[in-house]
Amino acid sequence: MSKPPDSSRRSERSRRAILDSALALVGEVGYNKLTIEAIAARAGVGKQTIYRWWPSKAAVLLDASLALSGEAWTETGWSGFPDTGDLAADLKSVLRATVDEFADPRYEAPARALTAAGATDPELAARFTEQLLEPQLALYEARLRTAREAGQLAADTDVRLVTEMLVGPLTYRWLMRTGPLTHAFTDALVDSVLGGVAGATAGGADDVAKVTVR
Amino acid sequence: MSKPPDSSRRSERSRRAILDSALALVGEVGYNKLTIEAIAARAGVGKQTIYRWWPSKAAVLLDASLALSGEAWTETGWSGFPDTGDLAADLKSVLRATVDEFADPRYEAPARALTAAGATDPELAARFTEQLLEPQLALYEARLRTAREAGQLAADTDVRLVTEMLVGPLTYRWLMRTGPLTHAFTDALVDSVLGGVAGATAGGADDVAKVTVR
Amino acid sequence: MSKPPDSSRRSERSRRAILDSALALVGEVGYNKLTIEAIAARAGVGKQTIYRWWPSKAAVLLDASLALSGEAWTETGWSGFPDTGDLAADLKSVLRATVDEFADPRYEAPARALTAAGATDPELAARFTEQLLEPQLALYEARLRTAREAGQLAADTDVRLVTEMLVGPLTYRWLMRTGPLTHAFTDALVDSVLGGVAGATAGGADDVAKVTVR
Amino acid sequence: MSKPPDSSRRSERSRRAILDSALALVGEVGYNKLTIEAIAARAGVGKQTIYRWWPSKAAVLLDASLALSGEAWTETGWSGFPDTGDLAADLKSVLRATVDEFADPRYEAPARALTAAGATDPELAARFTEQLLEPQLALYEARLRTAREAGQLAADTDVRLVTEMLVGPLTYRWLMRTGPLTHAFTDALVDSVLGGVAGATAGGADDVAKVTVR
DNA sequence: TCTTAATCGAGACGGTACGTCTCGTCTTAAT
DNA sequence: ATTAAGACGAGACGTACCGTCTCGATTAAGA
Repeated sequence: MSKPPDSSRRSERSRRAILDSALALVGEVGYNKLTIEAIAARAGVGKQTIYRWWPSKAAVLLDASLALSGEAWTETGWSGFPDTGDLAADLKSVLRATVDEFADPRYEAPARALTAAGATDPELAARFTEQLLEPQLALYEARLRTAREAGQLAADTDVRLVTEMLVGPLTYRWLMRTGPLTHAFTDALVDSVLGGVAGATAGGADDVAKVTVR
Repeated sequence: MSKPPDSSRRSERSRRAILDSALALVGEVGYNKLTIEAIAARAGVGKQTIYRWWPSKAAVLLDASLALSGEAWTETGWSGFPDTGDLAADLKSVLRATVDEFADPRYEAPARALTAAGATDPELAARFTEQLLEPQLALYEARLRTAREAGQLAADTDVRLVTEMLVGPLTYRWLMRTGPLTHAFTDALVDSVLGGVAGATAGGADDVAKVTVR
Repeated sequence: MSKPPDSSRRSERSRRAILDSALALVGEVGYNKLTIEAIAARAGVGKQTIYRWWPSKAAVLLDASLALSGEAWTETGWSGFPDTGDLAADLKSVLRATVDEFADPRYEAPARALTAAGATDPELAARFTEQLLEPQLALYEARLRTAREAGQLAADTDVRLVTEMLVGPLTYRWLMRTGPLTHAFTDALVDSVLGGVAGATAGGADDVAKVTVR
Repeated sequence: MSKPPDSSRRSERSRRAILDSALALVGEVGYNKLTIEAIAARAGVGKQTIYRWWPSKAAVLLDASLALSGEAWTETGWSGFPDTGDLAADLKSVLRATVDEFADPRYEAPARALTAAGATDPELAARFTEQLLEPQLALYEARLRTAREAGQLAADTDVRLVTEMLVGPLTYRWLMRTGPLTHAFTDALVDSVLGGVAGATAGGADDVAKVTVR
């Protein structure tokens, strides 16, 4: 019944002002106290202009985060995942950068907000995952696939699983605050993921053992 | 100024009714639409009785979840983490149970709700972590410590790190819905964590290699 | 600053559609829920086309009523106030017609709307009175003046006062719904106005008495 | 479905503040720009407290007017309609007072507002008529009935009709602004109503004539 | 016949107010 | 003296219209 608005007539100025206000406010008052009224007021925009283009404050924040990560991409001049040939080093470097990002309040507030919103709103979570998360995971997977082809990983390695073994513990500790988020933590994580944690007497994994080779 | 209420006069009947209502409602309408008014109405309780004892709806839900997990504990007759001597098997068994729990809507709704609330409310998160999460992580750590002493893990193994390597990817996939939550997934996870994923030509971890034995 | 629009280029089609829509809508939803947006939508017209030519929805309705009364004029072939020589009969005939008009929902809705709007908007009321009311009152006054010259009214009769003595009670009863609007009511009104209501023993008006003369 | 609120717990303080604010605001900004939000804000009251007890701003204003007229009643120490025995004098005195009241902005604004609202809202109009108008009309009718019994009015006089012949023209001129509202106007009105306007040669009313005595 | 300038339908915009919902506090009755 | 009930001040929700402001697309002169 309700027809979609004509996006060709959309005001770019208002769109930017809304995204900027949302980012600023979520940092200032937190996600729970973030209101659409406040976003509209700060952006100098009518509420309807937000409701016309976004279904919820979480959706606004998602777009704002997308814009933010887009900027970060161009700002840092990042071309993609590093590939120096040294898998461990490359992974550590990326995970260290992620730790730094998590520590940057500019990114942390919206990231926590979106994670929280996504936890109880599957529809939003789908867009969040698809548009923000998956593109990043895909970079990991590509790098891991390269490594697998170079024989640095077992031939039957599930790159998605390994990706989540790297990103999962990091995200978990960030989200649950079960420990300090440091470069040392991610370095150890990379080593443990690649080398495994089983001892010499082994037995853990069915047909696998780990030996020190010098 | 505000005197703490006299907990000795607290109505146990009301307390239970509130927790039960909160659990029922969070499953029915979701966390976002869960309101204290609705909890009070369903529990046949005055709003003030909730405000007197809990600071927020998240706190109510946390207590409700604690009660729920307490019941589960006694219901299933669980005595703790299994220790059959086979570390991999024990971990797989526990993680499979966790997967099943995540799939049970009875647990999932409050779990997602608390995770979401905790993401943006550090105070709540602290209680959540301390009272629900840490006790469980401690069980992992204890089992891993036993394994380390038995030489099944490297002597310098950081059991907290390994715990998060197991729980982190599982939680991540559950929360972000980046893939199906299956027993196969957790089984592969355990194997990869214990054995590592580096290939024969190695190089990933500094001084570690993985060889297939037998 | 704002230049007046060029009325020679005005779309007659749109003008009619707007007036018709306004009349139809005021009958359907009432004056309070009548909106310019709805008028524009039903007329298949842009909002600006209304705002360009009218200052308010009340003004639209006034023009619509003027058009309507213009039509009624030509429809019924009325040439003016009847003058059969019998003043009482003429007045009764006109007031009966007015009663019938008040009962016609086609006229009643806009009439009530304009009266309501005029009650609190003097500017609108001025136009309403000048363009709709006064022309009608002038007809009464003319007829009464004729009667006065014929000696049917006291020589010093204030025709405006008498006009309002006829139209006032009728309008009052219509507006306030203090009683049924019937031909009997207006007939009695005419008789009472002409003859007065004082009894034989008089005393009411200073130097006036009323006597039955057969 | 929605249960009515418990009026025994109603805050008298809030009720008065709301009525006072409504009266003040309708005088300051007019009925059309009178908003419930503004009433609530000025009264230092939540909007819901208004919506809980009144269905519309017009209803608030009606209650405010009732309170106002109640005060006026006790303030002026009025005991009712004057009865000096001289009907014309009594009527003139009351109508002059009404003219003065209509000229008092304190009364005029709400009176116009209620009339306007009642014109298009029959439900409100019913309450308006019943609670404000009829009690006043009843006073006229009582006085006229007394006069009729005293022979000052024709024995078959319809006191309701005569009441409306007095109040109708006055209200009409006030509402439509068709002429100045003066004491001279109402004095002439009373004389004309009592004595009639037909001339000596008569003929207006069927079997009635007016003669000047003394 | 072809500009060309205004009106037109359409609808996005910054706003205001609506009437509803829920918050967290405060008051009341009764148990 | 504590509870269930619920009125209260506060303020955000999402919607409806306001009156203004672009947009092309007619459209009707005058060049």
